[in-house]
Amino acid sequence: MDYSRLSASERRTAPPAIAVSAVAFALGAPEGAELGDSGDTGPAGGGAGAGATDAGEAAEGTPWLPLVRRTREPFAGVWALPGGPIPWDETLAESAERTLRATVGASPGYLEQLYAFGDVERSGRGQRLVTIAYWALYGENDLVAPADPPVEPENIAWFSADRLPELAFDHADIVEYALWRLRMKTEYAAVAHRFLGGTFTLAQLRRVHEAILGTEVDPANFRRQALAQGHLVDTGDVETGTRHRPAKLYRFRER
Amino acid sequence: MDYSRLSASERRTAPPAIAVSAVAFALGAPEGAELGDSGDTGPAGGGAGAGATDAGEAAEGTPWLPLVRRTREPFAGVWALPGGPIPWDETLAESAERTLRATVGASPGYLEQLYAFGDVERSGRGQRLVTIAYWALYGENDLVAPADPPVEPENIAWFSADRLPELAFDHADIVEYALWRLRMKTEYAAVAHRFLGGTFTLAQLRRVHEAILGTEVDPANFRRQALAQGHLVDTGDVETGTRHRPAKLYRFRER
DNA sequence: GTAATAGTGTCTATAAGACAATATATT
DNA sequence: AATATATTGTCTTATAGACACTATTAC
Repeated sequence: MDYSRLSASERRTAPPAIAVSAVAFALGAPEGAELGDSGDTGPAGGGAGAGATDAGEAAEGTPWLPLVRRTREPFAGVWALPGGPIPWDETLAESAERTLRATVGASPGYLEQLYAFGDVERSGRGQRLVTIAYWALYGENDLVAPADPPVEPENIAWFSADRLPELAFDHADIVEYALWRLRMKTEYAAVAHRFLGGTFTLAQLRRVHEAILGTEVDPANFRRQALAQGHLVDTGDVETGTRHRPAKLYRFRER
Repeated sequence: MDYSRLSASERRTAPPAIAVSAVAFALGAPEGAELGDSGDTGPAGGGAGAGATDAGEAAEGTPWLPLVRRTREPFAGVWALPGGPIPWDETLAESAERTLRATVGASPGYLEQLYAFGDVERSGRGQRLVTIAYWALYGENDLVAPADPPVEPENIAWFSADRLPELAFDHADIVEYALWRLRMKTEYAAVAHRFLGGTFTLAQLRRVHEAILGTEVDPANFRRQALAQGHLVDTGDVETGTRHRPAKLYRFRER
C-alpha cells in the first residue's frame, strides 16, 4: 500500500487506491474528549481565546465532529477526517463504521454515504486516490460508555463545525458538503432525532433543528409540523427535574 | 486487471477494483439506434408483442436508456450499464463521460454522480468491485449527429425504463435508484429542460415532467409554477408549423 | 403567587390544485 | 366558422409563519 516507492510509470498503471472517510456529527463533544480549537490545544488547555467553551457537554448550538491528526506524509501533523483503506472483506459502510468505532469508541446512530471524491492528484502525488465519504450522526446515548477505547486518543480531538483547523487533502470540501447535506430539509427531517437519546421532548428536538439550521424556530409551529409528520410517538412519560411544567417525552417511529 | 487468475489469498489482499457505470436517460432513443424490448430484438425487428413502438423518435412518454451487452464473464451475453475501469489520468466524471461518448456517440447535456456501490462479492467472485455510478441526461440536441460513432454498435441498444431486460451485477438496483432520483422533485426541477433542445415551449417542458413522473400535469398550473421559478427566459420567438395557436419559445437561464 | 416553559388557538400570506374562460393560430 | 391548443383568471384547499393566549409544574 505504500505507493510512494513506486516509479512514475508504475504509479500510472497502478489501479486507483480506495479509502473511506467519515464526517461524524454530534451536538457536542463526548464526555472527556479532547477539544480542538482550530489551533493546537494541550490536554486540558486553559482559557485561551474567546472561542473555547469548557468541557463536558461542550458548546451545544452547533454540530461537532471528530478529527484525527495524521502521523505520516503527506500532510503529517495535519488534522484529517477519520478513515483509511478498505479491507477486502468489508463493505464500504462497514469500513466506515469500523473506522468510527476506532476513533470515537462507539458506533454512530446513523450512517449514510455522502459522495465519492476522485479527482486526479488528490493526494498531491502521482497515485490516484478515490475517497468514498460517509456521513454519520451520534446521539446522546451513542456517545456514553465507549465500548472500545479509542485508538491513540492523543491524536484525536473534537471540533466545532464553526471553528475547524486546516484539513488535509480535500477534506475541507468534504466537510462543507456534509454540512450542506445536513441542512437540506427533506433529508434531516427524518434523521434529526438521532442526535438525541431514545426519548426526547419536542423542545429538545427543536433545539437540534435550530443547531443544524443556525436559526431560531417557533416552538408552536415546530410542534405542529413535527407531530403532523406522524413519526413521533407519545411515550406517555414526561420529563422530570425541571423547574416548570414538564414536557411529554416522545420517541421516533421507525417506519 | 484479470483478477480471475489470482489465487484466493491473492484476491483477498488485492485492493478493490474501481469502475464507473452510467445510467443515461433520454426521452426517446436516438435516430437509428437499436431498440431493445426486454428480450432480444433483431436489427429492425418486426412488430412483435404489444409493447414495441416503431423506431425514429421512439416511444416518448417514458425515459429511455442505453445498455451494453457484455462479451466476457461474468455475465457474458447479459445487458449491463455502460462503464468500465478508471484510467489513471481521468477524474471519475471524465471517465463516465468518455464511456458515454463511446456508447452513445455524444456527450450528455448533464452528468452527476449518483452513488458508490461496493458490497462484498458484488461481482460474484472473490475480487472486490466498487462501482461509482453516474447519472446522465441527453437532450434532443445532444443526440443528433454523433461526433464519434459508437464503438461496437451491434452490442448497444436503447431500452424503455418501463421494459428493461435482466441486468448484470446489481445494475438493476442502480437503475432503480437513478429513476427514483430522477423523480425527486427538488432535483429535477432544475434539470428537466436538459431533455429538450436549447429552446422549447412550456407544453414540451410539461411533457418532460409528465414522462418523468408518469402522471398528467395541469397545463395552467404548470405554467404558473414554471415561470415563477425565474429560470425561464422568453426568447420572443414562437413555435411554427402547428395547426393551432403557436406557443412562445423559452430557454433556460443558467444561474 | 411568580417564573418559566409546555402546549393551543387563530390569523395571515403563500403555494398548489381544479377548472372555467378567453386568445390566437391553422384549416 | 370549426378546431385545437395556448394562455389567463378565479376559486378552493393546504401549508407555513407570526404571535397571542392558556395550562401546568416548581419554587
